[in-house]
This record gives sequence, structure tokens and C-alpha cells, in this order.
Amino acid sequence: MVISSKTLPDKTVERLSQYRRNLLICLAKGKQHIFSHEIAQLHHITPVQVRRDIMLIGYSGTLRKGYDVKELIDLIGKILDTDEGLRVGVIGVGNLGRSLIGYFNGKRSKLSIVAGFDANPDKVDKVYAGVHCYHFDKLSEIIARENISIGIITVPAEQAADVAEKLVIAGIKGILNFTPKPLNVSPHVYLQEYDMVTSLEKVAYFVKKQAGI
Amino acid sequence: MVISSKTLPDKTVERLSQYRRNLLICLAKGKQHIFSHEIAQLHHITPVQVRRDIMLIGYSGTLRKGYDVKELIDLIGKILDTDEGLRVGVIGVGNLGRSLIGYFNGKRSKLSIVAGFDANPDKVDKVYAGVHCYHFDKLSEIIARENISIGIITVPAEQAADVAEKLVIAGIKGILNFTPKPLNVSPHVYLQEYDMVTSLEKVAYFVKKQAGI
DNA sequence: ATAACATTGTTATTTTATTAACAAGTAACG
DNA sequence: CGTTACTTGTTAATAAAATAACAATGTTAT
Ligand SMILES: NC(=O)c1ccc[n+]([C@@H]2O[C@H](COP(=O)([O-])OP(=O)(O)OC[C@H]3O[C@@H](n4cnc5c(N)ncnc54)[C@H](O)[C@@H]3O)[C@@H](O)[C@H]2O)c1
Ligand SMILES: NC(=O)c1ccc[n+]([C@@H]2O[C@H](COP(=O)([O-])OP(=O)(O)OC[C@H]3O[C@@H](n4cnc5c(N)ncnc54)[C@H](O)[C@@H]3O)[C@@H](O)[C@H]2O)c1
Repeated sequence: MVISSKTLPDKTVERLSQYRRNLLICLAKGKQHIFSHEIAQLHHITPVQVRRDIMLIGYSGTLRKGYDVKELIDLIGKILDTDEGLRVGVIGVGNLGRSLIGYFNGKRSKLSIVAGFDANPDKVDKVYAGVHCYHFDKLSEIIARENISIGIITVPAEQAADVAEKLVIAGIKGILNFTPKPLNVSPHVYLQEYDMVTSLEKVAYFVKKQAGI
Repeated sequence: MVISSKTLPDKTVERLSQYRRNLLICLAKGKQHIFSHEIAQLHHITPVQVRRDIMLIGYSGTLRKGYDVKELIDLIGKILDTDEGLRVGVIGVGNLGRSLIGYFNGKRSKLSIVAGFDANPDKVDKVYAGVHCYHFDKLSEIIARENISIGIITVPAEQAADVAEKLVIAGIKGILNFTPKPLNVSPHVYLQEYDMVTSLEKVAYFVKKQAGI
């Protein structure tokens, strides 16, 4: 099987995830086929882009019928998911952490939040939306035992660097950092950061531009 | 004043926001000058990129001394902020909405969350982290009265389209959508969407690739 | 049947973003 | 003072992403 042997462009991976999300909704609605321009419209992009992405993963639709929704979902799954799925831990079970756990819980079958970690004794050994919260001291132990490969960091910014370091030592493979603190991790660990303030400032900038202020 | 008359590239705007965040921290620590390679390291990018971004906003550092932290912060402010600031409303004061309000509150002087909206009577007229929650029915009225130009959508996905439509009617200028529901808004409204699941799936994909699974 | 049309798949082109290259110039040091 | 070393600013080159162009071909209408 040659499919997906080469690494896909960053942006394509993002869009595939988004396509799948909506394809699942289409499928639930009983829609069996979908055209590139329909997918495109949902995502505010061009049909060409959609076809190109789909080409890159080696799938073919049927002429004048479009893509088979179920087949496409399955193939995107083959690309994005691993067979046994990946296991995720959330470090910092505060407002954002709990909110993420609650949101995520039961969404994706192949990607599951299996543990929370917190330094506050009040939170330890509590269960949030079905996820057990462990003491931060047990990070390494639990990561190994539960076979966790991805960590989501939602501790206060001052703690983020320390948490990241311990995650790396514990053998984590990927980190999603929601704190505004920039992290330095070994290059073998895939790191992604998101800051909501940056998103909002970007919106503000373009609003300002549009208004000609 | 010619500065910033042309629209900056998307990515540059994002980075400027990030630079500022860390420059503020540097300033607080008493650091007065900073080199391009120092900024670069914080953000996992190259010094050239930093210099290029700074060039684009028309700022000049001093040779062998780097950039004046305070001046650079001020200039980025001139680019990203408006004089009187922009006012933001959060629609959906649930787990995520409250978490964002709490996080944002008192962070940025020029961008402030001034109102929450919710359809649940239990939440209406409560105050969350200093932000008054109004009934969703009052959306238009309050947006006009409070001069709100940006809306953050954190309602359940099924409600998102309706909320977006009403925001546009109410004259909002920019939307930050945290629901997984793709929205259609008038092209005059700047729309940005973020889905945490996509971020996580992207991390998972690259973890998978690295592992050679 | 045949023409007109719609839609895919793919290559070519354009645009945008990043990186490299290097001239210019200043601080620090002798 | 003169030299060395470093850092900026900018142009040029490269890479990545998006768009356009269009051939191929199945479908529908006549
Ligand atoms: N709340 C948001 O919407 C939001 C948005 C963007 C970014 N952030 C960032 O996310 C982070 C968390 O935000 P929050 O609002 O959830 O804060 P919070 O204070 O509610 O939660 C932080 C949690 O981390 C725990 N903690 C502290 N030190 C720890 C450690 N060393 N190990 C493990 N757990 C530890 C605390 O006990 C607490 O439960 C912050 O850095 C914030 O900047 C939050
Ligand atoms: N929680 C997260 O971390 C997270 C992460 C990513 C995305 N999201 C998305 O954000 C949205 C909200 O998530 P949540 O966890 O906060 O859910 P939630 O149920 O806690 O909050 C939703 C809130 O919206 C209110 N609401 C419902 N209909 C409304 C309407 N028409 N107008 C105004 N308010 C209305 C509800 O009363 C509730 O308070 C969901 O779409 C979810 O998919 C959440």
C-alpha cells in the first residue's frame, strides 16, 4: 500500500481534519455523495483546493457523482488516525482544561483524553467528565502506564516550561500548548501552540483595516 | 504618516501579536533592547523572518544594539490596535465562554470583553469575571449600545449559524468562531474559526508520521 | 445518437511566505 | 584611530500554497 507514505503538507492535514468533521455530519444526514464544490463552500475555499487535497491522499471520486462520503471518511481516517488510536493527557485541570475535557470527551474514537494532571490536591483523584485526575508528581508513571503520547498543556503560564520539560522526559511525542508561554522542546517532539489572544488580535486588525481606521 | 497604510500579510499580523506578548514580558523584566535572534528563538523562527516583519512595519533598530523594546511595543500597538480600542462580546457563556472571559479579563487594554450573552435564564444578569451576561434577545440592542464590533461564538454548534446571522444583522464587524460549525457570513465581516480538535488531529498526524506508523 | 454539459484529476501558473545572501554601518577592543 | 566582529535592512532566490487551465469522460437532454 503506497497511500500516505509521503508526508502531506501542513495545510492539507488541517483541511482533511475539517473535511472529515463535516463529512461525518453529511453521512449522519444520509448524504451518500458530495461534490468538490459542496465541500469547498462549507470551508470557504475553492473546489480546486478540495480536489487537490483529495488527489494528494490518492482518492478518486466518480465523475458527475462526486465523492463517496463514507469512503472518503474512511480514507481520511487511514491517513490521520493510527489503528489503535493515540492517547492524550491534559496537564492543568483548571477552567480551560476542564472545558476541553468536557468538550472532547466521547467525540473522536481514535483520539481520547485518558488522564488529567494537576498540582492542586483538591483536584487529585477527582473525575472530570469521565477522566481521572492524577497528581502532577505521577506524570511519568501514568504516561508510561497509560501509554499516553500527546500532552495538552493548560497550566498557568509560569508553570508551562516546567511541565513541558517533564512531558518530554516522560517520553511524550506531541504537545499542544494553550498557554501564552513559548516552549522549547526537543526537536523530536511535535509542538503546536495556540493563543486565543493572537486570534482575537488578528480579527481586530482586519476589522480595523476594513473600517479604514 | 505612511506607516501601516498597506495591509500586512496574515502571518505577519499573527507574529506581531506574538512578538508583542513576549516583548511586554521582556520590558517587565527590565530588558531595554532585544536582538532579532532573541525574538526569533522565542518563537521558533529565523532571525531573518523577525527582521523582515519589523521592516514591514517600518521600524528600525540600532545596529549592534538591536531593537528598543518599548518603541517596538508601541509601534506594534499602533499597527494592531485602534486608538479607542475595540469592544468584544461573547455569545454563549458556558464552559468555554466563561473560561475565555476569565482568561481575557484585564489582559489587553485595547481589546476588552464588555458583554456576555446567553439564552439560559439562569445565566442572564449574572456577572462572570466582571462581565455582565445579557439575554440573547438583547443582542442587537446591547451591541449597538455598547459599541461592540467583535463577537466570539461559544454556543453549542447547532446554534452557531443562527447566532452568526444575528450578529451580522446587529452590525458586528468581526467574528471569532470556536464552534465546529462552519459559518456563512457577509464578506464584509471578518471571520476566523478555530477548532481544537483539528489542532489535536494535526499533532496526532505528525506524531504518527514520526513514529512511522 | 449526438450535442451540450458537468465534474473530476492533473499539470502549469501565479501568488504568498520563507530563507539566503550580502552590503552597510556601528560598537567594542586594542 | 583602525580593525574586528556583529547585527541590521534589504534585495534576491527558493519553497510552499493556492489558483487557473484544461483534457478526459460520464450524464443528461434533445
Ligand atoms: N481559560 C482560557 O480560556 C484560556 C485561553 C487561552 C489560554 N489560557 C491559558 O491556559 C492556562 C490555564 O488557564 P485556566 O483559565 O484554565 O487557569 P486555571 O488557573 O483555572 O487552571 C490552571 C490549573 O493548573 C493547575 N496547576 C498549576 N500548576 C500546575 C502544575 N505544575 N502541574 C499541574 N497542574 C498545575 C492549577 O491547579 C489549576 O487547576 C493559562 O496559562 C492561560 O493563560 C486559558
Ligand atoms: N469546551 C471547549 O473546550 C470547547 C473547545 C472547542 C470548541 N468548543 C465549542 O464551543 C461551544 C461551547 O462549548 P461549551 O463547552 O462552552 O458548551 P456549554 O454547553 O457549556 O455552553 C454553551 C452555552 O451556550 C448557551 N446557549 C445555547 N444556545 C444559545 C443561544 N442561542 N444564544 C446564546 N447562548 C446560547 C447555553 O445556555 C450555554 O451556556 C460548543 O459548540 C463546542 O463545540 C468547546
